[in-house]
Amino acid sequence: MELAAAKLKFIEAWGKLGSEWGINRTMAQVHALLLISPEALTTEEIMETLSISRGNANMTLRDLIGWGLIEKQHKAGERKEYFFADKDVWNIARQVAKERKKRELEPVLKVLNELSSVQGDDKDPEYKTFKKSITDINKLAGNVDKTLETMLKAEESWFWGSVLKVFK
Amino acid sequence: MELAAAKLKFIEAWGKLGSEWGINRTMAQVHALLLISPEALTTEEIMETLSISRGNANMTLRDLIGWGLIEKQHKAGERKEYFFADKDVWNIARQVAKERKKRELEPVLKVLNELSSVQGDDKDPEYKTFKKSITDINKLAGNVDKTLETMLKAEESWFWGSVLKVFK
DNA sequence: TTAAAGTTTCAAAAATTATTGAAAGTTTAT
DNA sequence: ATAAACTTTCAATAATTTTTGAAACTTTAA
Repeated sequence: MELAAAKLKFIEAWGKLGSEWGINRTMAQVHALLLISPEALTTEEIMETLSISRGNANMTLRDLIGWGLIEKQHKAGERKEYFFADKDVWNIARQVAKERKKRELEPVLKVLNELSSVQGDDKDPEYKTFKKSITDINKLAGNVDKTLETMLKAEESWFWGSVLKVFK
Repeated sequence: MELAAAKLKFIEAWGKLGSEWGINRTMAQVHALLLISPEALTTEEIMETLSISRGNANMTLRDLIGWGLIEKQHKAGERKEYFFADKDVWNIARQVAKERKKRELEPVLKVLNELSSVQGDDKDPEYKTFKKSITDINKLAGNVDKTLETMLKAEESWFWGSVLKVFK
């Protein structure tokens, strides 16, 4: 396969994966494009390569900055803004984990904790079933949360070394 | 908080979490409803409780069965079908991990492997950057895959015991 | 067989989400 | 102060996803 074709295929695959995981396709594609670009790119270049509008490009780039996945760069003597992606895949994974934990996991944990304190009659099957499911989900979510917390602080080699060693 | 209100809140929260993670809101809500129901429910009861149409309920229930999260039950002497959710949260997590691994992770791993074999000139920064990103993502995805694989086979207590022990 | 009870299907409609593009805004240089 | 270069905003539109509901289908019992 040609490099040019391979790049397109990667952008497409990354976009598809993103859209399956609640990240808008265009955002994932822009990220993919920047991930495989040795140089920072301008909005124009991104619009052109992915055939998207200026407005879309601008919003998407802003979101990616918000996720901590790319940064603006300026070149001496130029007005244009350039965008450059962090290429460290472990940083990317941590960044995504951090944001999704904050935006999605934590709000749910908060609700689950509230629901955990609902009182009722242990003889009532409705209450018993509710209570047990909430408690179990809460425990699992707590473990996920702790593991992500560790991941956020860890070096990649240490993290996978530790996790995979256990599973031999 | 009243049990009835708490149930609604749980259904809503579970639906929101689902929709943020690429699972249709109604499907997550039906799952939530069955998770906190001690008894199996009929299509009618589900339609009624969640205010959804028969067609939607039917399709959603079929999908949930496809995900291995609920099962049909029949009561002696009745024509109606009842639906019952597996209440074991670790089973649920494994089942979801299994399906998403198969449907989403594996196809991407396949593409990444193809892309890994693209040849090029190591002096070409375009090629070098592409190669490095693909290789790194491939390694990370491989580790995730291995960990999920272990999770699928493991008992909950063993799995979290092992993972969390490392992180003390 | 027939009809009642129940389930499934799927084209059309509704709801949601993403994208466009042009106008408004900003910054810089002269 | 003006204009050129560039960025941001957002109402309107397009695309996608979800839901509806009625017709078709299936199963069971009389």
